[in-house]
Amino acid sequence: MLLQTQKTSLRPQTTAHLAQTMSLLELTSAELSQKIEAALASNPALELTEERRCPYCHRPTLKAGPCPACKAPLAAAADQPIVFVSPRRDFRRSGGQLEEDSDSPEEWTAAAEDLPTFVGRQIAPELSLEERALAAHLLTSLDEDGLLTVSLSEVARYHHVPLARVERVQRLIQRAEPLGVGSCSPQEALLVQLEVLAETRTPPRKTEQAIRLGMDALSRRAYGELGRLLGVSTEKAIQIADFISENLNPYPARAYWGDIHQGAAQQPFYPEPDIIISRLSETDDTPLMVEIVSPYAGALRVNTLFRQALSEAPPEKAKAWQQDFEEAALLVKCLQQRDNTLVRLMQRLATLQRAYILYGDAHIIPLTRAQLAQELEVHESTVSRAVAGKAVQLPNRKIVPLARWFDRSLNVRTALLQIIAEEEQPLSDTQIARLLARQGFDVARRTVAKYRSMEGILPARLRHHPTRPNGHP
DNA sequence: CTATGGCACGGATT
DNA sequence: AATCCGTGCCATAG
Repeated sequence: MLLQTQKTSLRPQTTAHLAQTMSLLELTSAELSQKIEAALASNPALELTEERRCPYCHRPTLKAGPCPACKAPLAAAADQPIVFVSPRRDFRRSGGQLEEDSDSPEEWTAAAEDLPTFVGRQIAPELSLEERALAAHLLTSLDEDGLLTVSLSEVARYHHVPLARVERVQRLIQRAEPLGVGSCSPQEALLVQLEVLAETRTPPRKTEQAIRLGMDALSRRAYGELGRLLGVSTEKAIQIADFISENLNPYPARAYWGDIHQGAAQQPFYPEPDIIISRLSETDDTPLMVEIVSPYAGALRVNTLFRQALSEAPPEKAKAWQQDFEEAALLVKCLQQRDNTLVRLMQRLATLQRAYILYGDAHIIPLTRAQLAQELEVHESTVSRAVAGKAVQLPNRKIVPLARWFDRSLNVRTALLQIIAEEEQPLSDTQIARLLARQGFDVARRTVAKYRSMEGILPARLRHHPTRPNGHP
């Protein structure tokens, strides 16, 4: 029982198998989608089936995901996340030019609709015939962020209608889900969202001005500058910025705006989640549902007719066909294994980081890839590959890199933000370090300084507290 | 003398 | 093997 460790991983028969599984593992669902489509196009041995099956009982089902029969008992075990693979296709739009594809067959799920259709359906009832044309024009001119690529006046001119009519339509679009789509700029999108949000909640004072005047400072996370611009303290500015990044999204079509803190370097956004997590109920003990997006999962298979034809292949083709067949079989098998690995990974991860998933950054558990690899009995490079480049959508609709789940310092940094946000007067790094230690975060003073600058927070001395007296205009 | 930022070392990650 | 990250040490600014 000593050296039995080198066994299971050898299951794959060929090195090709192993290699391909590995390379598939690190692909995001969007990339995978492309790869599969390419394979489908070039390899006649592959085919798609129409039938969908429940990932648990394998009985045919109409929708992606566990069938109702499986879901209920699963949901009973609140401590175990429900993890499954879903073929949900991405939103990827090509250039988004006109011609609404009228040939779109059945959708896999509602989410497989493309953005223009999705929005169009929401607003259609409120549109006159003429307005529909305008709406169609606008909706087909969205970029992948959900922002317009044409100007309103351009559209107005094209259709020979007054600008005001186009504006009316745009307004309808903007107020549809996702809130703010069809805006001309991130700024406008934010304003629309703020407006709608204000109907039910009260945003911090000056939030609107912050968006109107401080977009630049905001995106650079120059909170001091933002504060000056608005005539408020840096803390107040941070508060506003936090509110904005917590609740608004400058790129409506992307579920969320990268990240709250984490210097300006946090440039890339994660438009298409590879993994989608949702909660089954609003209660604290809700089971989590983890959906691993794997394009064509369950639908891709080796064409059975092709297999039969293999034996009757004309001699000159036999070799090529045989090769196609083997390639196809390999691909299908590797995909299965990839999905399987991801399921196991997410199962464990969702359990470990449940608090983080439900309650946010402050509750993340520092976790290393190596640790997880050991628990799952896979090589750590496997975990690394699986995690790299993937995006997860959390129940609150935010999209974060899966790698974030392994951030060793995130919880400390959020605690640090918290402290600074609540400080009565500027605290020095040493003092902050002490406070953190009191909360169980044992970090060096030097490290506090690093985190602070990482979050774009000025040193204590420059962090003026405006001494409240002279309120605000 | 105190608070910070720069540089570099050692361990963890990739 | 190459990189990244938390820290300690030290110089500098106030």
